[in-house]
This record gives sequence, structure tokens and C-alpha cells, in this order.
Amino acid sequence: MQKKRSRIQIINQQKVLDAGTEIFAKYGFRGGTIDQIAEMAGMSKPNLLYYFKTKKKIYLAVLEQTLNNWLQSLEEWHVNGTPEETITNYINSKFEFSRDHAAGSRVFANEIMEGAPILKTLLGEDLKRLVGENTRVIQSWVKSGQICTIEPIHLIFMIWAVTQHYADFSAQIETLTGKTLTDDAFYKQAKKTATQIVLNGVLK
Amino acid sequence: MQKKRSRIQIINQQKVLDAGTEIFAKYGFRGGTIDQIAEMAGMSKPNLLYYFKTKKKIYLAVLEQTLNNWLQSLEEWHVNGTPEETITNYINSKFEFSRDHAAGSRVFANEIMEGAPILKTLLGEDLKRLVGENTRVIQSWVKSGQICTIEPIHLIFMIWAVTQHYADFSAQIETLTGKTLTDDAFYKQAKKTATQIVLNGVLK
DNA sequence: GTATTTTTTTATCATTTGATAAAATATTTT
DNA sequence: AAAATATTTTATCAAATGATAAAAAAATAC
Repeated sequence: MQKKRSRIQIINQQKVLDAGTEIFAKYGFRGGTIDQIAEMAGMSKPNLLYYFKTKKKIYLAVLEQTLNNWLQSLEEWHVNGTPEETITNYINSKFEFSRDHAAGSRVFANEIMEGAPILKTLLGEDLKRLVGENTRVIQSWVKSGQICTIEPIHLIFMIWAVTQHYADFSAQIETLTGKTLTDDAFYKQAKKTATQIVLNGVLK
Repeated sequence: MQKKRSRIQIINQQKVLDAGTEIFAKYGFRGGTIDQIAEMAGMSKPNLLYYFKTKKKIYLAVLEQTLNNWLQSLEEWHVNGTPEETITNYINSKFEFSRDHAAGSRVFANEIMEGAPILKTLLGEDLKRLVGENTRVIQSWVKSGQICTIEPIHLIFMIWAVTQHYADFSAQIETLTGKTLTDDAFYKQAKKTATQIVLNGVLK
């Protein structure tokens, strides 16, 4: 029996979630502290703990929000299109996620690097099924001669790798180029290059 | 005036370095603890601190070792070859690094995600110069019509992204495929697919 | 406008964690 | 083997960190 959330609750829980995303993105679950999150959210630690009883509960809420966004970007796989359309679309939505949820992408990366203690089950079920569907589609493209002979799963990994790289390693990219995906010209150039190479790489 | 390191010193410092690499790879600098490293190295915490006075000094030593390996894999850029040879070679040595230094790759990834507090300067100098040289070579290939018109820096990012992905996200990859780069067949397949797509993607 | 509920603050804990001192043990040198 | 040096263990800290209790203040309901 969940009571309706008050106006203040909605505001402050979101503040905590946003701050938590930033902190866990930088330091991971183990490295991030409640104090850091509280400071970034602009509230006292006990006040924060009034909204989320434990650090783990903050983390779970952050992960859930992030995961929803991430999975959503993976769902953009419209089977009825041509390989070119489908792949272009997919890379598009992955780039969009990297730009609009860069911190979330890093939270996710940290979780995986810690061995995915929380997400392991979900990755092994939901994500595995989703990936299975996608590999089957790619395989059908190979068989029908629409694209070159490649291992579908590695094409998927390649697309994930390159798109997430811009979010996860943005500190390095910014040091080297002075730009991040928030720069629109840079965003377009990155997306264009990645799309061009992948399409050119798999289309016959 | 550095005294020669004793037999025991050499053994135990390496033990700490190896354990530190594993722990920092998983939890980053903030998240990893001396206790964890000591336990993994099989020695008591004060004993460990006899070899490295602070947690930060362990981290610096781990980072230095890792960085040397990483930069070495980047140096494999033999200008005199054709684009095809050069790129193939480069991807090869990056995949080798991901397989043989997966934990190191993750230490590096964590450092970048924390905002590269230690490496920022180095990335902005040495790495930037190295990358500058490489982009110039790629640009010359574009101009001479040996490869398609692409932005060189994004090709480099793409190669880094896909090769490092196999190391940094190995937990996810293992959950999805049951394999990691230590499986030789999987290693060859991953490398082959990535190389094929990139070459096919940039060559005319 | 008072009563009730929600939110915030203050004070406080127990654990964990990075680190040190000093004693005990092991190794190497002479 | 004794002396000198290097290594390991035991005991202990102070600070940081996750968390709680209770009082004070603010917001909402009546």
C-alpha cells in the first residue's frame, strides 16, 4: 500500500537520483559515498537518508533508471527496414543515449567492471534474449546476401563499444580533442564517421 | 641513492602490484581498499604498507605499469606499411593488450571515468602527440586516395573502443556469450570481425 | 488557525579504512 | 656464529563513512 508521493518527495528523490548518478558514474558503487551524493544534491546526509534508507537503495534506483534508458536505446531495432536503415537507426539511438545520458553510461560501465553483481541476472536473461533476437536478424541478412559474412554478435559489440566509448571515455576524448558529444558539430562528425565505417564495413 | 632491491622486495612488490591491479580494476582508486589488496596479495596490511607507504603509491605504481603496456600497444604504428597493413597490425596489438592485460585495461578505464586526475597531464602531452602523429598519417592516406574520406581521430577512437570493450566489458560479454578473449577461438573471431569491418569500412 | 503529518536538523554511533609505532622474527653480512 | 639489516606481526589510531534517534521546523489537512 504505497502512499502517493508528495511534491517535495518527488523533487528530492529526483535530486538524489541525479546526484547519485553523477557520483556513482565517477566512483562506482564502492567508491561513491553518501556524503558526496548528499553534498551534490544540496542536502544533509540524514535528510538524504530520509528518502533512501541505504546507499544500496540509492544505487539500485540509479541503476534502474539508467538501465531503462540503456535498454530503450537497444530496442531501436526496427526489423522491417533494410540493413542500412536498421543499423543507421540503431547507431543513432545509441549515440543519442551516450550524449544525453553520459553519466548513466558510466554508472553502467562501472557496474560491469565490478563484475555486474547487481545486473548479472538481468543481463543473462532480458539482455541475452534481446541480443539473441538481434543476432538472428543480422544472421538472416548474411544468409540472404544483404551484408558480408560476419559474426553478428561482434557487430553488435562493435556498435556498443564505439557509441559508449564517447560517453565512458569522454574525459580522455575531451583532453585529446577539446570536444565532447555535447558539441553538436563533434557529435555529428563522430556519428557520421562511425556509421560510415560500420555500414561500409558490412554492406556488400 | 636507491639501494638495490632485495629478492624478497622484488617478489612482494610484484605481488602487491598484481593484487592492486585486480582490485583497482574492479573498484577504481576510491573504491579499492588496502585490506582487499593485502588479502589478495596474501600479506598483512602493515606488511604491505612496508613496501608501499600509501594507497596512492600503490595506485601510482599500478598505473605506471599499466600505462607502459597500453602505450606500447599504441606504438605499433608502422608508418612505412600500407593502410591495410598498418591498421591490421594496430588492431592486432590492441587486441593482444586487451587479452593479456584485461585488468590493466580496466584500471585505465576507471582512471578515465574518475576524470583522469592522475593521467590528465600525460594524456594531454605524450598521448596527444602520439595521436597527432597517427592522425596525420591517416590524413595522408585520405589525401592520397588510399582510404575513404573520414575523420582520422574518430577512426582511432573506434579502434580503441572496440578493442578495449572486450577487456573492460568482459563480464558482460561473458554473460552473453559464455566466452572471453582468453578463449582462443573467440579471440580470433572477435579480432577477425573487427578488423574486417574496419578495413572494409575505410579501404576504397 | 489549530492539529496533524511530513520534512529537516542536530547529535551521536559503530564500522571500516588508511596509516603508524614498536616489538618480534627472519635474513643477510661479516 | 655474532652483528647488522630487513621483514613481519601485534597493537593501536584518527579520520571517514554508513546509519540511527530524537528534537525542531515546515508543510498540509481539517
